[in-house]
Amino acid sequence: MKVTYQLIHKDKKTGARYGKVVFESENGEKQEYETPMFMPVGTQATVKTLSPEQVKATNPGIILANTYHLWLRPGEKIVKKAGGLHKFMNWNGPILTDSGGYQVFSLAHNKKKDITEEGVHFKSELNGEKLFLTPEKSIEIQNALDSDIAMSFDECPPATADKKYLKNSIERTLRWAERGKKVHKNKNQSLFGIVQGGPYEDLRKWSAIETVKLGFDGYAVGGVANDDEEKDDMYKAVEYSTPYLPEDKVRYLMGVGEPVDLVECVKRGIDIFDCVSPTRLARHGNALIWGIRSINDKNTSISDLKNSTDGIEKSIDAKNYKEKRINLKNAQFAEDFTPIEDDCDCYTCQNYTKAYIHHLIKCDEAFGKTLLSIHNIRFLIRLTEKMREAIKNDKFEEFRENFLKS
RNA sequence: GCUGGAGUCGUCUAGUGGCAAUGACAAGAGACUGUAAAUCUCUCGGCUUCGGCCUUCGUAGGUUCGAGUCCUACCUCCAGCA
Repeated sequence: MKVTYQLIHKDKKTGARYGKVVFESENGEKQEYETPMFMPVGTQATVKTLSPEQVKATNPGIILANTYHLWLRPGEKIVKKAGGLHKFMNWNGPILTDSGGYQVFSLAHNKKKDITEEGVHFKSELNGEKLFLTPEKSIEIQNALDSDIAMSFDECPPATADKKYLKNSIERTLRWAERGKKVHKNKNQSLFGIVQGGPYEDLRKWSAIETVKLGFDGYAVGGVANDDEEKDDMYKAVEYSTPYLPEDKVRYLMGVGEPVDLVECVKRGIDIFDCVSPTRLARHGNALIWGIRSINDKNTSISDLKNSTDGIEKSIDAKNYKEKRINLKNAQFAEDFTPIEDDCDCYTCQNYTKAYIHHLIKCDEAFGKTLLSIHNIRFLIRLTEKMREAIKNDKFEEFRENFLKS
């Protein structure tokens, strides 16, 4: 389905956006979803440990799948034979496919990739096979997968990349975007461009303007939250990109993130997020809970640290703050017969106690991971729902400050 | 009763004269941001001013500079024979 974006309301004080993404198929079928939105990640055509019904119950909009992984297994031809990704994985909501661009970054370790102008040479982690992914190939695969939104094949450079490297990388990513656009043939699929440029204002601006010139159905901000990038740099990357993106197109911040990042980046004009963290944390026994904490202290919120800086703005831009969470593996929950969060409306919190989940996680039972994944995904989606309400009422800044103090 | 074998960290286990002692599991904790991630890291006898100190391999003696390792006795368990 093709996507368009409707900006419905901008928060008066911050400029945070409330809007809608509208998906329309060739035969006129329509689906609408509100933004800000969080997309659960289903890399291998499944949100790990969840059935489509369970994902649906968290009230998501779009979900994400990955070109690189599906190319390797089972192969786009099989997905096409199955009738496309929606049918294959039994998901009738919209799907966005990442291009494999992130794997250009994540498989960099152990020298399993080599970037050239033509494309990227990978060494398959599955069997050592030599692979070559190009912008054209990525788009062709995504066309065959028949996702609703395809992403341009970009290079996601490491946080350590210097300006000179980034400049070359951006230029190449622009050429790749253009090449991908040329071969994009699926009329029932939208194509998004990706802005790069690290934390540098001039590079982000340049990348954004040039990407917009090429003309896409939506725009993503990429190359963020890699390695140990400081939050400050992430927020800068967003701040320096969004002013140059068209108001009537949706903006997607790739790979983010933590609750605090969602709030900070909605403030800076982002509409859509995705992140593996809620499901990965869940599989490792962690549940998200409301608020943020100091990186050094699980239970200290920013309001407890007034002496460290002169204002909230400075504090949360520091790298020292993270999402608040509890680790259900911890022995302290063995006899805790209360839900993860009293006021959470998710299936897990409505029906199960911390003691039970603790038990399941200790026994390495799959259902424990499922219950925590449901809670964590619903947690982030609930956060976006609250942000929508706040924006509609022009109270986003108030909402944000309350969140940071919690 | 006789003969043989065995007793080491919560459990199983390595160890044949230099050892606070191997590995696995269990346990305790931490990391995770477009998923090579149901993975990875750390701790796991006690104390510590982090340099060490103390106490440990069934029990009690002995040999030795030095013993979980060798010797003696005892205790417990297992197997075979009575």
